[in-house]
Amino acid sequence: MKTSVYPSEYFDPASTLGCGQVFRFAASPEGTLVFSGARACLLRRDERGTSVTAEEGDADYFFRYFDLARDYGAVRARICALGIPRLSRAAAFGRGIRILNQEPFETAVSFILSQNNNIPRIRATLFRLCEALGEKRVFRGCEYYAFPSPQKMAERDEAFYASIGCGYRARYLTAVSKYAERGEDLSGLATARLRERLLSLPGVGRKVADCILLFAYHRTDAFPVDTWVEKAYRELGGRVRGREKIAAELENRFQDLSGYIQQYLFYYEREGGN
DNA sequence: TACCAGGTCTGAC
DNA sequence: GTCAGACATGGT
Repeated sequence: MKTSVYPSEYFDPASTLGCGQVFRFAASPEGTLVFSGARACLLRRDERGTSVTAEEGDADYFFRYFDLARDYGAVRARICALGIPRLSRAAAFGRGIRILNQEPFETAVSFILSQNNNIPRIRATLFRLCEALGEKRVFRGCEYYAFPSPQKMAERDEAFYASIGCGYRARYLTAVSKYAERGEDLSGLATARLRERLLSLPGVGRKVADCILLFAYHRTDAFPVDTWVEKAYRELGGRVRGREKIAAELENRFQDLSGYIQQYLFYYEREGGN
């Protein structure tokens, strides 16, 4: 087991996990357990800073997962330099957020389930999915279930996914699992090309594609537009109609800061910071 | 009872 | 190309 400690100012467990980019985590007596694929780690904040504890062999994985090589102070400084008060406030409020590098398949399944759904129910459904199809594991005395492989998921039919509460999204999951089973590596594609590929999957529209781009492939030039972002956009005086066009406008304006701004804004809007 | 939740798809105009 | 409805489900 290995523990690494980082300054908490730009790495806060509550905001990083609470900003809606990830669904599989759970409180434990020691802190918060975070699950990714088949792995688990313990996240904890105290007077020394924020610590990540993982199996020796998973330390590098979680270093990348939490994007710990990046200077988020510099990201925040660039956003504040734009001189837009609401964005500066949002970036200050959510300064402890880090954009995660999650597994693409798990991220795709999670955000396909997210459509027209609420976060508590998305989480509950994902936990049921893992419990039904994932391998049982133990981390620091706690049992958990790995996220199932595409192969494992492709074995099941729509009726199964409906039975665990996926609703009408069941048919999307069977199709996406079969696609992912091929194991194609898309990480080398440019953002626009990669988005095209994601959009070709059933149940993946612009918003879900952009979430996968941002949270799995770290494409911070993507700006997912949902109900909250659209609301903030209007309040900031935006006039364009239609989420896809709003996304295009915001991405054009904020370039590689898009994804960071989106997360700060989303968290700020939802947590009632304004 | 309605309406909403990190939307997407389909079928009119 | 644009737009309204439908879509499963659980919470308020």
